[in-house]
Amino acid sequence: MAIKRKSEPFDELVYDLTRGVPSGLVTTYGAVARAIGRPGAARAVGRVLNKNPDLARVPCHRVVRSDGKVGGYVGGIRRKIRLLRGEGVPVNQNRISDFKSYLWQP
DNA sequence: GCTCTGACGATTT
DNA sequence: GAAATCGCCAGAG
Repeated sequence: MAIKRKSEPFDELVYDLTRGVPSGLVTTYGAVARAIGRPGAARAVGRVLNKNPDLARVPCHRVVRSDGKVGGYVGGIRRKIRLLRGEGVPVNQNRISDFKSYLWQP
């Protein structure tokens, strides 16, 4: 079975990408969408993360918008910001300072 | 198979 | 810089 691709649901790919984000860095929905081979599917990526079955398994709080805004989070945006700050990412009013410097690219 | 929704993106005003 | 508008993709009803 050397051939194996696209057999995995969109969700699995998104989770795997998000799982690869190191602590202290963040990525964007668009970057994830592009990494899985579906550029422009940023919306779909966000939808998948919202269905995230296990927050401890997938650090979805490290995924932010392309503008540097944190976006949203299950349980409250406030919670996401708190987590990011705890990892060393400076957040200002739902926005990340120099977020491009903390941006992690696959 | 169509319609609606959504943790988005980029552009324009 | 913020708000409004259009466009794109995937899942659920």
